[in-house]
Amino acid sequence: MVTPPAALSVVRPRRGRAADTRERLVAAAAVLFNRDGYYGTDSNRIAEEAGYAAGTFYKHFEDKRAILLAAYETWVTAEWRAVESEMLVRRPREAVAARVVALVVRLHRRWRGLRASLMALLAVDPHVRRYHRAQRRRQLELLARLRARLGVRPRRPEEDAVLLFALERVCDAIAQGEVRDLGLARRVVEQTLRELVARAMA
Amino acid sequence: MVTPPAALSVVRPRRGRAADTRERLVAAAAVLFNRDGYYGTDSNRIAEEAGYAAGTFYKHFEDKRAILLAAYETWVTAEWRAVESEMLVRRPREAVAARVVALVVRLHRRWRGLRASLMALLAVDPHVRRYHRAQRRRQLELLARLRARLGVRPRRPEEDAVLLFALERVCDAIAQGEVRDLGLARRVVEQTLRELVARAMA
Amino acid sequence: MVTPPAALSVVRPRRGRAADTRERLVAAAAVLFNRDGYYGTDSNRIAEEAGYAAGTFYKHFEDKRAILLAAYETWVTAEWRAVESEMLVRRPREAVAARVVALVVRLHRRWRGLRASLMALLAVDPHVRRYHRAQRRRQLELLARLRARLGVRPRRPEEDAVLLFALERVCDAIAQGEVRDLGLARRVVEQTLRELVARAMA
Amino acid sequence: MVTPPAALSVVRPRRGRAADTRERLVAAAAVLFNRDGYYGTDSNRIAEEAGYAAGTFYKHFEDKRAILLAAYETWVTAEWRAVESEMLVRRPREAVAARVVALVVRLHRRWRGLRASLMALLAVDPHVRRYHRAQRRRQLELLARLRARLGVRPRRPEEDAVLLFALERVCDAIAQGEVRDLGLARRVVEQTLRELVARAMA
DNA sequence: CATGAATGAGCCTTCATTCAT
DNA sequence: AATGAATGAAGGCTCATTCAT
Repeated sequence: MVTPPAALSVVRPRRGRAADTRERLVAAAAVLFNRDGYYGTDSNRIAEEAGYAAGTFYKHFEDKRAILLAAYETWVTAEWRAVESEMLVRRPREAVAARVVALVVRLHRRWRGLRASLMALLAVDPHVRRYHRAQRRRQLELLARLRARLGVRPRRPEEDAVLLFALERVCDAIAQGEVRDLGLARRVVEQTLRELVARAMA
Repeated sequence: MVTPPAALSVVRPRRGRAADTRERLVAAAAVLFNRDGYYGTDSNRIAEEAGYAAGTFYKHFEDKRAILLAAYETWVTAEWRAVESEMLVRRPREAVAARVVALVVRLHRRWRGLRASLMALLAVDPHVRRYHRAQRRRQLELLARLRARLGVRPRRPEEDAVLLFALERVCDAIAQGEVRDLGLARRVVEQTLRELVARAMA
Repeated sequence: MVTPPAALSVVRPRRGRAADTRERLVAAAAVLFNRDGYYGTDSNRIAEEAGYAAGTFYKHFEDKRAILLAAYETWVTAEWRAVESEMLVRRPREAVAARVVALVVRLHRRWRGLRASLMALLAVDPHVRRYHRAQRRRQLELLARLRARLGVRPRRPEEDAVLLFALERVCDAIAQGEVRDLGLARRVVEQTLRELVARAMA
Repeated sequence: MVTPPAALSVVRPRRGRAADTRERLVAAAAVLFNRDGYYGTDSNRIAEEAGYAAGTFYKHFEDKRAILLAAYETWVTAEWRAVESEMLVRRPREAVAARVVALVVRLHRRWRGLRASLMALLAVDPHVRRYHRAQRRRQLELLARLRARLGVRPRRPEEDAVLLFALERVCDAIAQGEVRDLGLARRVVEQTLRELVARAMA
């Protein structure tokens, strides 16, 4: 709704590079999905928010679902790049675990609505499901690779998966205010998480 | 479109007790939400499936969201009644944990779509959020009560909450086929869960 | 476009019988398709013209195509009922042929746009094609029955079909002004038609 | 979406002669209209299929309708050139009639979708109508000229027109599978046509 | 001559909800 | 208590066309 001052408004070359346009659309979509949810966002609005006309959207994405996946991909990639670099820092296990937990919580808070949008489709759309599985598999592989590089003894992938699920879910609970609404101490919850993560790095 | 022969069709008194009608609507809604998701189900269809006309729906529920909550409430209540009775059985901790995990997995599988429907709204609808928080609080209280009755030393509620979140999330992963799609051994995943639960009962 | 005076306007019971509504929609659709063509008519407009809201349309017809077929069916049925009754009148062959030609020309003129709409879809939509073939088959059967009743010697169906095609096409040419635009004498063209028809009745 | 390897793709000079570009566009349009119909074909697609960018289309044609007319003109011209040369062959009337009918049926089959596209616009677009009338007039003139050259006694133009209409319509019926779908013997239908044509040459 | 990104009006369709009966 | 015809706002998507490069 906030229209930027006309003079400075979305500087968009009438004829830009397709990749830039796509990027702007994805950025706008991420913000809107995050704020209003998948079903609360419409494709015309995304285009408008990015500074384009309705039709432009469909020159760059097959449909609304496709841009959700694109936005989600951007965020997953960013999250795991960040996690990776945190874990490779040379510090005591506990310190690393603490930083990783803090990082993941922060990102889940920032993008809780986007994550929720993805999950709303997940249950209902096979295409989204396939896409999501692929992401998850990559995460598990990354985790295994990280452990190898850190010289930690290998674990069964099932244990890693359970860790990922738990971490993710608890971070969502914090991000969505569930922890707060239940009158729980976020500090304690995060402490529990840190222990889970540290244990996995031993 | 195909109207079944009147004689065999859903037996429904033209004017029944309000409570019965409500119940039939909730049952139909649970099935449809579970199969097609919240946004894939329309209120007219729910009425039809229950054997009523479109208008009847709104005589019994304020809106579509309300019947989702009603359907969800039914399932949560059933699940926790079952969990409670499992946990009160006099058996070794490990056996109880195993049965509880099996039970929860089974119920999550059966109603995965309904759970997913609820979660899709959760992120977007404050009313649903409030409702859901209340359910969760009741669960935590029940857990504390159960532990007291079993003579287990008390824990911090934060730890219980993390347990609940993890249990729930992993059960969803099994229920939605995520575990299978990742090529993980469900048996191992459940084993990990059983250990988590057993530890919480010590 | 012509809005009838509000007081007398489309008398439509807020809650009418479904069949009446359907009929009104079909009537409006026939007029609009006839005037603006299939692709020049939109479903919201049809509903509006019939005195209903946009959504009502889709309670009565699966899609826009369906109402075209319904409108067409109405007209085909009317045309052939009229042809039938003309042909059963006891008169000299030539007189009957003359009246039939006049009748068909008149109806084709009145509904040229509707016919053209149907034909535009015919080439492109297999569903419409199937529907149209069925109509045509019925016409051929009717023709054979009529000839039997009139005591005329039977003909090969191929000859009847060619007659039908020719009759139809020439009537379209008159109806769409092609004959006039080519500077041809409509009277002479119709005379040629009458001879074709009369010959088929001998 | 699949871009063919550059080397094998439509060989097209980045800057060719305008006439060549136009010709390529028309050829592509003819194929697409023929296959998908006028309303099923979009102008961007035509350009793409011809190996050009969307904008190029509008450098060569005022609008979409214009290229339909161009494509149609190409086909009409080809058809009548062929008919003309068939009719000037020195053979018995019956043999000529047979060859002409075979020829016209073949061309109508090949281009049935293009013809149908033209006809879909005919009813709705005055410009197309004017254009089409002009073509038709030329046909009638050609027919009269042919008869003169063959030394056949003149006929009223109305009779020729009726012949043309009938011939055209029956050929369309064969081309569009109507004859087959009605269970009629194409051979018999064509025989009937041949007689019509032969009679006109007497 | 050619490009191709961008436009934007507009269409078909859906669906939660109402209300006269 | 139940009906079911009707509503109407809204949203996903298309496509003929333009124009800066």
